[in-house]
Amino acid sequence: MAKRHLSLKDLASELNISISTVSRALKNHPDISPELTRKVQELAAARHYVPNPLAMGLLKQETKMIGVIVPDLVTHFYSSVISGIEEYAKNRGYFILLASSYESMEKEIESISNLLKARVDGMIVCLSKETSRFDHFLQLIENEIPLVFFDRVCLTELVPCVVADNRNSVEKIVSHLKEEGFKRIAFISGPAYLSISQERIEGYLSGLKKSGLEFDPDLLQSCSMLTEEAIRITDSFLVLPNPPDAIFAINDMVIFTVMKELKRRGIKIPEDFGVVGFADEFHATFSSPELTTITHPTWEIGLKAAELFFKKMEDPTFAETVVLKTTLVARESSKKLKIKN
Amino acid sequence: MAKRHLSLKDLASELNISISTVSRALKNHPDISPELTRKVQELAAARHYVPNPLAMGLLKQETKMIGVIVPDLVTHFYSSVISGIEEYAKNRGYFILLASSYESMEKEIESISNLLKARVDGMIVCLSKETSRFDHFLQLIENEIPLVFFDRVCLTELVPCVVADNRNSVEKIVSHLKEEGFKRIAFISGPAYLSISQERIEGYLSGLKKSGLEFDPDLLQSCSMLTEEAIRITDSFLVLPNPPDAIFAINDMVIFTVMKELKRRGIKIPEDFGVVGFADEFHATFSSPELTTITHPTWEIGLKAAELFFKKMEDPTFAETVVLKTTLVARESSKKLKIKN
DNA sequence: TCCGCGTACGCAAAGCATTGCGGAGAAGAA
DNA sequence: TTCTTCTCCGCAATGCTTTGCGTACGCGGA
Repeated sequence: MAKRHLSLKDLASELNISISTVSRALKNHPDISPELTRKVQELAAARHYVPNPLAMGLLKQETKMIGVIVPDLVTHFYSSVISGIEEYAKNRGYFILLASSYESMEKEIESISNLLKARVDGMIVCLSKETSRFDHFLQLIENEIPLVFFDRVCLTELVPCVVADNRNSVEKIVSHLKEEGFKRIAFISGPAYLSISQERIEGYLSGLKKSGLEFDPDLLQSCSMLTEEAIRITDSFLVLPNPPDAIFAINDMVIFTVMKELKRRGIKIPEDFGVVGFADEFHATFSSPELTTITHPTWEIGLKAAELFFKKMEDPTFAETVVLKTTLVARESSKKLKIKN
Repeated sequence: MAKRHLSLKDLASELNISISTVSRALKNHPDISPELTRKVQELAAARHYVPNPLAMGLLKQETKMIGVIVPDLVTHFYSSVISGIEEYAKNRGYFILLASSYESMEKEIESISNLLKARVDGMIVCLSKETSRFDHFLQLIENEIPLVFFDRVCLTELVPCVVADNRNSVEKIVSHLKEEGFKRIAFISGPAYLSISQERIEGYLSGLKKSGLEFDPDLLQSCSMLTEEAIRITDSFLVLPNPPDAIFAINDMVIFTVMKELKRRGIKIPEDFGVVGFADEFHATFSSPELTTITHPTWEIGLKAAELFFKKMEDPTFAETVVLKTTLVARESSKKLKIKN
């Protein structure tokens, strides 16, 4: 119902000159006399003329829109990354078109199709937890549509990626727990085909080795990231003949569920059990006890992903993977030693 | 760098027919013979032809995009509402263009301008906490650009709005705390010009009256929603000659800050102090003690806002305000009586 | 044989901005 | 006076789709 927007034609007819002259005057083309240029620019400013992006898009074959697909919007990690992407994109005059995969590969494919219909210039994606095949992304690559992955990645030879230093993060967790006096460290990982699961498991194994702890397969479990399964796995750890005395998990949802289950069973954190998560500041500091956690530079992941996106636009062969450092913030949930003192 | 997209022209030349014939065949126009229609549709399907939305937009003067402006993305409440909006919009073939005001009126105005440049068909907005003047929205209304507000609203005579039942919510909180045995109930509200602040203060006053508690101005404070101020106000309550024994606050950020400050000072919740928030499920259940809270139907707010948006598109005079019911979920943080038993 | 009508399709304009090229007009030179 | 040249601006095509209107062809009836 909105009124028709102002166009070059309107300005042209108001000044009794041609559309092309208006267009040129607005970009200070030397062919247009200074006086006329001034007059046109003044009128355009007064009327708040803005070029029609649809027309520009049609002409330039670009929409200045970036499709962003995340597993969900409500998880702090993703919304924070999106904020970062948006910030960078905005400064380059680009907009973000948002789509959720709801952790479903089917919806992920559907989202790609939707974004393609909207003619986005490219996409920035975090894989759904179900995504074990990558045909849909290969198709994008074949069509030379710029693509960037973050966090959960794949096809790293072809696609620029932004990831946290997962391996090192987990090593930090293991060595921290070891130093705090925990000896049997359990890890609840995610689906096996996810890059973050694989890297963190590697870090778990190498971390154990470095810390001189031995690996017990019983203490490493994959989790679909559902609440019920997190509870089930936690319980299964507790009934082990030789149960763990510390635990960390792949995301905040899982680790908070674990904490809740431990508390429900009267197990004291950190006295009886050390707990560490991959979580965001907000959650970690408001939990009780405050959660020791690896913090991702979420905002920076978003900025970097956007930056890589624009690089990829300029250079289709670009496919660098940027690894961002994480920080282990030691809080109460892992402070066994301090408590003992 | 993406390849040129497939157009009607491509299909037409491949079949040696005119563009208009292809266009008509695709929409089963009776002028086109059944065989040709079939041939065209088969080719279009094989080539995955999708009409160019830019061309359509140019023609129809619409972009099928809705601008959404929220104070920030990382707050669960907003991201959840956005999810709801996105869901509804997607099913109607619309996309969402996201913009953050970062709680700043200046950025809010800038976002509106940006979205206008992108030629969104309309906007769904939650006011920034700074927004005390509404000229920028009046301008949208003058230009007949469909607009819907949610949560923090204004100009309700002109604009459809979706809000939670704030007054009733607060009455529920007050009566709940009263029943649990708390007698001096403090409230940390938000900036005075925000609709949610006003309505909740009204609910606070009427709730006190209904519960037979008297109003003490010392126990009602406005807060800019910054951590430092939440701490300052909490402290100021505690040094009152006649301090409160319960508290609730306008959002989860504030209430968790309050809880943390209370705990830091060794005050026991809920034994010494009852605490209630306006917060989301996730945070509330993972805090310790678990937080008694008013839960907003966030997803539904988003769905409803989108629904009203489409109504507003059809009927420019439409300006209904929809009030959604909230629920008080009683958890540990307010269970004084249970503890005593 | 010719008219009329229906069938099945093509032309072109509109929506908007950009840009190569052509052209009108003026001023200077011969 | 006439030709050249430069300045300054307009025409038209391009990108893509929709749709009113025009048209070619075929067939039946007179």
